[in-house]
Amino acid sequence: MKPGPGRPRSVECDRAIHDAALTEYADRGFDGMSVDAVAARAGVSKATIYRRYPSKVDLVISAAYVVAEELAPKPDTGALRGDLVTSTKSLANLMNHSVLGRTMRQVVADAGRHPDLAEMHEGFVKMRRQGTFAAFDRAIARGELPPDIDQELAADLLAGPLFYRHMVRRLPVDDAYAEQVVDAFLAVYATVPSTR
Amino acid sequence: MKPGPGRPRSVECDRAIHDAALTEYADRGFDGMSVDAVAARAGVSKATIYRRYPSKVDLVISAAYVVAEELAPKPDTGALRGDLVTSTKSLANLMNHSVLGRTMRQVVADAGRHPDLAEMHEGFVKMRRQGTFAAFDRAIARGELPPDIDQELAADLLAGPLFYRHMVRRLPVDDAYAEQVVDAFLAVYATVPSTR
DNA sequence: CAAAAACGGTACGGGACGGTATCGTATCGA
DNA sequence: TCGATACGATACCGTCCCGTACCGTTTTTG
Repeated sequence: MKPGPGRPRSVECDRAIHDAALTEYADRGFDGMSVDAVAARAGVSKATIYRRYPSKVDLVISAAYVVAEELAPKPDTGALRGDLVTSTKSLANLMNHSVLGRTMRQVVADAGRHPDLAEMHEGFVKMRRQGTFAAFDRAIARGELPPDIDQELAADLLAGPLFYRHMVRRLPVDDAYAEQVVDAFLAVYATVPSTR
Repeated sequence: MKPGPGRPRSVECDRAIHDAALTEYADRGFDGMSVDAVAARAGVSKATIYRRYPSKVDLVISAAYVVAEELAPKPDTGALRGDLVTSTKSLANLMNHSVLGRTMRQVVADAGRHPDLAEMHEGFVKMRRQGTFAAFDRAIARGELPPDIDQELAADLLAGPLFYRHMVRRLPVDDAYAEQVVDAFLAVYATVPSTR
């Protein structure tokens, strides 16, 4: 904003630190990662990190919120199946991402120990769910879904199999699998035959 | 088996060590837990632990296989819905168990770092799935399920929402939720209306 | 009673980590 | 040019941990 006197912070360092922190977190988890390793991977001195963030948890949370900006899909294809397929495939892409996919598995464990990480994780999940609920509302308005469905359960039925396959079974989640899950979901709820 | 000369191992210590190891693992994960903390919680000297297990990973795996004996539900109620409801509720009970529920969240992260833990985890999942597949086969023989269903996907649809709710959303999984998931599953696959 | 093994307690070596501090150099605005 | 700040490198402190070793004591078998 207002660069005071003195040498300004290097944006290359900012990005290198964020990337390295996320990679280290994905590899070793919060307690297992080390700030020294982040500094080494980023090609940066440890003092450069602690000049930006007062502690390790602030570093990780800041890095996570940077990637959150790049996410947030808002699909509106005009039909329920299209909306669900695109949003489900985008979730599958996150899981297949080498860093983010492992990060998801780590945060599930770390959230029980670090309230800051738990809060961040809850925010991500809530953001994703609100997109799903919005798609449900549009489908209800179109008559594609009955208006009294349990949207909480419905969202679980959509996302659950993907997370289960990625985190528990540790198998790849491809687009075909995402479509199969969506079609199973539509078999439960859809009031009109979905076009495919 | 054949107690040679000398003082025999204390079975109370065996059990105390297993319980303490599982609790510490559930609290802090494999890399975060410490053998000293296990010894203190078990009221046992650290030498008593290392006399039994050559390393920390052997301790944890041995403790995990002890609880595995107590699991392994084999429901056969004579009807598909009964089988699925009982096995799904038993999974929900595992998640609600204060130690095992947290253990499940930890092992998802630790399996990426420790092949021994990954192998153990995979064995547990496979054991559970085989019970589900057996229930599917019985249902197919009865005509309750079409014989050509994708059993892998079907098992994911059943277990996925429970794991998602427990691990990602961090909400309790009660029996009513388990039944809702089973009924949604039956709405997809069941060839005859399920009795409820 | 004697040998053998387990036990609690303790100490140690070797290493890793978070966070702080310091030093000389580099890069900005005025 | 000068003051102010960032940077890399390094050292440091206090803490923790795995695994081993040793002590004296206790419990079992023969």
